[in-house]
Amino acid sequence: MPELPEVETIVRDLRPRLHARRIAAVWVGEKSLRRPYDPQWTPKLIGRRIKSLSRRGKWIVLCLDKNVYLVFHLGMTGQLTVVSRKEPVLPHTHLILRLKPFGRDPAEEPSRQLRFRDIRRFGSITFFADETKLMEFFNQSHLGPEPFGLDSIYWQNCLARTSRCLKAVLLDQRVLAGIGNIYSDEALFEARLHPKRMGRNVGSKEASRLRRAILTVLNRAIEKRGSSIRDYVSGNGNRGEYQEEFRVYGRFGEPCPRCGRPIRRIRLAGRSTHFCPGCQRQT
DNA sequence: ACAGGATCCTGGGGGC
DNA sequence: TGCCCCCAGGATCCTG
Repeated sequence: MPELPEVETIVRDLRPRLHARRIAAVWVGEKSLRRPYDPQWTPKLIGRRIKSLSRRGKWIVLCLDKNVYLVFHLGMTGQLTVVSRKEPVLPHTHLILRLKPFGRDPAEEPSRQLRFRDIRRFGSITFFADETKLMEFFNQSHLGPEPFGLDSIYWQNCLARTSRCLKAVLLDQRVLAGIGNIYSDEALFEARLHPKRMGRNVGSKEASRLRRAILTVLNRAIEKRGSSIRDYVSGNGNRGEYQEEFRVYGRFGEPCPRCGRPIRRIRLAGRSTHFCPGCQRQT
């Protein structure tokens, strides 16, 4: 489900709601996620103060005091929200952290909870006992660089040395972290490149066009608070709006907004792939 | 090295 | 109403 813009939106929404909070209690659901929750994590979480919330690719990193971390991946249907404890707990909720204010003004506001919900359970929650372990985790999964600030030489080399098609390269988190099926299609359309084009056949001008297209699409999607097709909600529990701006994704058969030819859908890199046969030539 | 398929899950939609 | 099939924003493992 959520790709970089959705995860970024969630993190931005949740930050102020997690500010000056401490974890007072932990509730864990019965069903296991992609990685099972180890009950030994619970005592290490209780009492911890929330220091920061950040994003790395599609991963959400909750940094706590005593240098411990809780890392979330939302898979396809994951939702991470902070709500009043009075909100009904929806089905498929797998983790609830009860949060307590600390410092002066322990105001009267109802106590909040950080909730992780995931219908399909492709998501995960992982605890790290220190920063080194967290770094090891990202290194072992060979998580690539962030798209923002992507080095153009690195990007050119990634394309130049692969025979894979552009669609597969964009989806590969080891090359670039954060892009998924929606934004790969939208970026390729923006760059006017056919998803089947082989990396090494892409010239340096085209490579830099694609790099800029990725940034354009991601920035615009973040401005629109992500795309909600079905399950995605932001940290406020609200839907995004970028789905209104898709130019190819999910629009097969509809006229291309640039040239009017019908958008096509094919299967590529195991995923449904949308493109305009007029604007994105294979050559 | 890479493509393609299957797998982990639940739920929605379409066809009959 | 029910059943069956296909589809879905991700990641990972296996085969050829």
